[in-house]
Amino acid sequence: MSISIGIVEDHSEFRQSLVYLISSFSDYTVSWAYPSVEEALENYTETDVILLDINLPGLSGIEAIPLFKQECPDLKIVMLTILEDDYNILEAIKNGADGYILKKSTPVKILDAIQQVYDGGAALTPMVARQVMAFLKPEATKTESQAHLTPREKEILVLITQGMTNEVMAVKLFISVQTVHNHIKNIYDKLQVHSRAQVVVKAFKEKLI
Amino acid sequence: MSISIGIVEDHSEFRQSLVYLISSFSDYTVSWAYPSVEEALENYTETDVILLDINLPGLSGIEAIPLFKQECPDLKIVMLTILEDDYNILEAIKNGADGYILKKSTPVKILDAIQQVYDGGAALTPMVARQVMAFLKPEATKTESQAHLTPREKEILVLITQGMTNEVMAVKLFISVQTVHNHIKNIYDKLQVHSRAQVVVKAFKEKLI
DNA sequence: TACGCAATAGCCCGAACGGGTTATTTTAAT
DNA sequence: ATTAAAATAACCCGTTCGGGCTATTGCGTA
Repeated sequence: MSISIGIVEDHSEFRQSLVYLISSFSDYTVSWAYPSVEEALENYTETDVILLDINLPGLSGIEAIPLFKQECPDLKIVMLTILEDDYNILEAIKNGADGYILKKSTPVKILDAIQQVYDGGAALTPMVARQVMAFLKPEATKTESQAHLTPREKEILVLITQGMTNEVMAVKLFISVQTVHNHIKNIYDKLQVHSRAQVVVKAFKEKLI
Repeated sequence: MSISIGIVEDHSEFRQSLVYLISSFSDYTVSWAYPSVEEALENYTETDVILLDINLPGLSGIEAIPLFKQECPDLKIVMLTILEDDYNILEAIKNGADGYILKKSTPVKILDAIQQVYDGGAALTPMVARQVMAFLKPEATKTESQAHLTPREKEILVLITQGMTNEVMAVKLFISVQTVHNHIKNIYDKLQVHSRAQVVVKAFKEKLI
């Protein structure tokens, strides 16, 4: 089944281009395309992804993000913009946008962005990514809890919290399953737990993660 | 003039692959490649970009970031990792990394990343970008898709996060293990996970707990 | 140099888990 | 009154996990 897409973009020429571009690939289907948030919400039908212009008459794209998300929380939203300006980037992210790309992006990049957010990732242009990272730098450090875990054990602990099986970890770390098994047993000993579920709980509670 | 690149990666096979890959393009030149931060710093010569493994014997890649940056502030650093784990991402960014990509990335993506940081942008995989964005997002707006779990399912979810086995739960809830089994399977379906460890992670991240 | 620790690897075994399927009863909503 | 959803229960089957072992290699450091 193809990925369904909604579009909100007031510039009719660009809107049509998007529809045309996206429709030309069988993996993607444009379910609807409107020039305003108001019209989109009125005639709303569920889609996998929405391409949302930031500068819109009436409700802005940024204001619209939570409105669409409350219709369907799993919906992914990619913002379209002309400028990579700090303020809008931050606001869009705070409101729950999943991607932030430039209108002048190549068709390939736009389709990539759709695919990336659909796959659960985020889609940012390199410059936007840099600015997003810049916001994070002045953050305070968090409490490095004791945890007598060795580096390797910490590594494996992380993998456990990502739901991996011992075998997958073994492949990923270029070691045998038995070794993974051993590390896990050592982790259990140190944290005094007896199952993965428990170790994950502990990891979160003790902020090892 | 081509972009000069330094590499720090302890896994010799992968290091050689990188050298080979990058050298095969005239736009990029590998100036040096070492298996450890210590050796790299000892024989350091200026480059435009450094590819830096996170998990290294001795000084870790993350600890090395500021050391390289103080040699040359304009230097761009791309972290190489097998994991997209929150902690390392945040630490790397705070220490001044310009990119964060997976070792399993395709050659094209790796070269893209180099080009992007060289051009002044940041290079993040979609999943890393998502996590970086998540750090910026206030908890309040994290309206995570509070799954449609039934009361009984929520109850069992809690018990799972307390590390109980199905049998213990069954006794506690006065139902059979098979029923517990069923509820858990339904929970897995709804949360789209496949193990207790994953369900615990999800429960914490989405504040179902 | 000897000791400890981390990381690696293997073996065995039983218990627990995850996935698929079907079915009955109760409760809630329409 | 009919339907839908939730809770209950069972069966089968293969896989993974957890625990208890031993053992080798390499790296620091006392």
